[in-house]
Amino acid sequence: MFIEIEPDSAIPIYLQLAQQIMEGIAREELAPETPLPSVRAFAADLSMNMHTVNKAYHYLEEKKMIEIIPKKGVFIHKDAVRSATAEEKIRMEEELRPILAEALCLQISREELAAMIEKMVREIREGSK
Amino acid sequence: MFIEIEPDSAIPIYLQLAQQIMEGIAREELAPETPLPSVRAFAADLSMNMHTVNKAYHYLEEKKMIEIIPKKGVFIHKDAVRSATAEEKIRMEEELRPILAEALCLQISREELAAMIEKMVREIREGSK
DNA sequence: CAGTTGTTATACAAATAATAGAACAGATTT
DNA sequence: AAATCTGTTCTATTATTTGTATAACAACTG
Repeated sequence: MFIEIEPDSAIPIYLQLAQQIMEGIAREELAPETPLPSVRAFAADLSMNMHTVNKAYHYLEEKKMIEIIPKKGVFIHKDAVRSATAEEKIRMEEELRPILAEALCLQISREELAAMIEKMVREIREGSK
Repeated sequence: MFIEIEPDSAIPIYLQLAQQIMEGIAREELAPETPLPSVRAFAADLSMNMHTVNKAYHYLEEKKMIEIIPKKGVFIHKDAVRSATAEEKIRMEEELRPILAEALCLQISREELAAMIEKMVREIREGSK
């Protein structure tokens, strides 16, 4: 799994890490039950602090995307790929909202928006940047 | 224009304000050239600090959604409703990316995603929460 | 002239982000 | 059994972001 962190991004590095792991799950490169590196090993590999990796892990655990088993290790959640709950859909809608408001101002048509989404889904699936 | 700020939200209040103004533009309640309240008046109205409103204004100015004319006032940008540039589309795609990764994990179908988008667009257009 | 405008400067408090080192207790490996 | 590895917890420090607070400036408006 290739992780690429941009230190100067406006997005905190713990979030970048969490998002890229989630992309790995989405593209099924990281299947359920797959073990993730230990916080120390991952931190060393990515040249960051153990606590930063730990924060990314707990962010993903909160989203039920990974399972943290103390003293054992961290694994992709058994139900990482699942049907969204009503609550999860509402949260997603709220995240979409400001982006859609901007899209309306910028006169992005439904067709073009659909095309942008297809493009990004393809990139996630391919693991390309 | 009704603005509702949630002080305990994870989203900074200056961003909440900026996003709700952008929604007002998207729903054409705030037409180009329309004046916005002064930083002081708006801050008093929303019970927040002048600098916080100022920060929201500059965020929107950066996005070319409003025009700040020193010593005169703040107005909805003449071209607030316009065709997106290539750069603007790329930024929007990058914002969509982590949401789509989660949507893939949560097995949101293209049809359901389209329905969610239609729902949020409708809510923005209606100005409902 | 008085009031309003966005701007700038300084200051402060709180929260967040990131790093650092150490220790703990349970699991695994040798 | 000993050594190693695991996530956890604790304390600490630094830097940045967020939000509030005052004050003053210069230009525009009534």
